[in-house]
Amino acid sequence: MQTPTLRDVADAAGVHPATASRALNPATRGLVNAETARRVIKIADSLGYRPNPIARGLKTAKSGTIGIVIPDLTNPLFPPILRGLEDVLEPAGYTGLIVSTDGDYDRERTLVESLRSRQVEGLVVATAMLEHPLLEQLHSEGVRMVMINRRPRGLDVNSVTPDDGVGIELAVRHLADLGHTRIALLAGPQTTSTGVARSRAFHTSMRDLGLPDDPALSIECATWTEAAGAAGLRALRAAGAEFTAVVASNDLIALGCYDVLAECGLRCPDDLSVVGFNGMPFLDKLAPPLTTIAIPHHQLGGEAGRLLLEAIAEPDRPARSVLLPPALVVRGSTDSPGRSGRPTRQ
Amino acid sequence: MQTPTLRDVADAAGVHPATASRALNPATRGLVNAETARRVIKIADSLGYRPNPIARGLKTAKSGTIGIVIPDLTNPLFPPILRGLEDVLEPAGYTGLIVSTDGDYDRERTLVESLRSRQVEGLVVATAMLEHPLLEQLHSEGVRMVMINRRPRGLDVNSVTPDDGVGIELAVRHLADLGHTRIALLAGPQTTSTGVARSRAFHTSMRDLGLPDDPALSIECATWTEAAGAAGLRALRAAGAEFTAVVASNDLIALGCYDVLAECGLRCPDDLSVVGFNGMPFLDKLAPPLTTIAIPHHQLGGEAGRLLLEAIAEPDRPARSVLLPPALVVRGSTDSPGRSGRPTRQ
DNA sequence: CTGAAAGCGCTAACAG
DNA sequence: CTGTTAGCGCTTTCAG
Repeated sequence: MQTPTLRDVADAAGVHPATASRALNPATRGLVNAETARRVIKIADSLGYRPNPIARGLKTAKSGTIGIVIPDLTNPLFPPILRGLEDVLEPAGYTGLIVSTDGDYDRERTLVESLRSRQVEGLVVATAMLEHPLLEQLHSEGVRMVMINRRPRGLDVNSVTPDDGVGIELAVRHLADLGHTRIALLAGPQTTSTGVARSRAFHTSMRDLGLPDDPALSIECATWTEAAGAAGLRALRAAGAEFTAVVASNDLIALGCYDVLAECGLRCPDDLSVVGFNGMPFLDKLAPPLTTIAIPHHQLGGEAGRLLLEAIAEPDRPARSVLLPPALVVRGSTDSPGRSGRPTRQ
Repeated sequence: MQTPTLRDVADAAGVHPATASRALNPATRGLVNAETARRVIKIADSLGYRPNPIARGLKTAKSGTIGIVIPDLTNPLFPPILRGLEDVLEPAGYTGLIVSTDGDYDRERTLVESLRSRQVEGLVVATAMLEHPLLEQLHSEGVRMVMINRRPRGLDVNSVTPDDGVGIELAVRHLADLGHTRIALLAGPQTTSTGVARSRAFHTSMRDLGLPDDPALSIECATWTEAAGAAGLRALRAAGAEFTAVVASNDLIALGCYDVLAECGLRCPDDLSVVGFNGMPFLDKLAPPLTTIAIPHHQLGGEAGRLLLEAIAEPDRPARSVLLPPALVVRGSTDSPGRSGRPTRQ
């Protein structure tokens, strides 16, 4: 016999399927004679009955699934977030459908369509794109969602993001405390909300601390990658900028700096201090271990999950933005400037 | 109006839902007047109709989903495998449901149950456990599946695994070529099939190359983690073993060695050469960059996907095992022995 | 408290 | 070629 159905249980218990259904569902169990309920339940699990959520979903219009849209699963940023999400979704009886968009807008459209056709009850979206017609459309169509890593401007949408402002300030202040004054910024792409937020925070922090906020000391990296980080630092140096420390908008960009330093025969932190952002795994194994601003990824995923579940349960609840506090993790890539005598100079 | 149903399309086109269904499904489109079909299709997408795979699944007993069971998503080994899988599943119209078991057997049972109740059509399983009643049970119940990273002994089950034998031999030969003769093994847990296979391959390779296969030169790590790797190397040193190189059964265990070396004031590769296994990301950024045996993760996922799709399409096809060729990636953690004069010694 | 009946959206015989 | 009928497994009125 194949996996038993509700009918089989009902037959075996000598009751109507409807009664069996009520007995088996904790929420409706009260509607049924305690004795009958007990019997049905016993029979159900002696038969190894497992309810079929698909059939249930067809009736109730609840699939028990939520769509998770991320740029790329192999970006080490995401797995811990996904675990955090999973840890709240699973106990609530939800399963996540994860898709990787590779940052491709059309692919994202297609994948979101496919998720919606699979009747997901909500979406967790991790695009950083500033401009995003798709999101606005989804929002206007009443799709429940929460954004992570991006706070949508104008849009009344749930979000959970690291507090970029305090994160960057932590980084800048740390460098200032070490005695750095000429601090450069390798900004992330300004087409992304995090890129913009971190850049803005950098300039604000510099001014707040009375440090020179020289435009020549910051440059935009085209992508959030090592290659772009390397290119950025090279360009800064080629332009003749002088600085003893650099704040990278994320860890991968910081790693790109390591490549450039190696290729120029410079040393970190002696010749240049570097601070990353995110707190990826294995940063402590690098040479030198990277000082970074750590984000509570797992918690971020968890908050996103909770927000989404609430949005599903209470559709009228207004959207909320939760900001997670980042932490400065000091490691070997930052030190007082000029330890080996001379500042970085072209 | 909510998302339109097949009925809406049929009504708008003035045909019966069944006809609309046939027209919309490429496989049955031939059964319908080309003209009618065209009209239905046009109406369908003018209405923005998207078929509901859940309803379809209920009827056809095909959910279009695959369960993917891994120990831990945050293990950097898995994301590329999952991408490889996704890249073959998605075009085939399948979606993966990913669960992390944390290596916990009970949790695994529960999660697999939950996947099965969600009517997955097949399972991709990445447990390395040697003993695994659950797998045998699933197999005997006729669940379509493919194992990754583990070749089940006895069980007639599809699998795709790296060729541990040639991988380890590559590692040992590389060290031998550099002039090492006393090579230690930090074995993985012998409760896992990969742990056993790699250990066996190590001993065989040593003997084949005429090197001393001294039992004192190998030790089993309790888990595949940095901590266990560190503990293993410490134990080996504490026991007074002499060796100039170590083969770690995976990259994390190798990273554990770095910690011990740092804590003892020893240097890699000068005092000890280290080679890892897997080819995790960011290994090239470590200090020193880790020499490792790289596995084609993405391809591994892809093969697993293909095998599973075939197993679903042709249930009677006999199971197959595909072995993927690993590659030696030489980096800074290996060099000739005794570069700085003295071998590692307690 | 329990049974009967209907239907979620779709597809698969079976007629016509 | 197309319409009718029935039903996937479950829940939910509505009666009783």
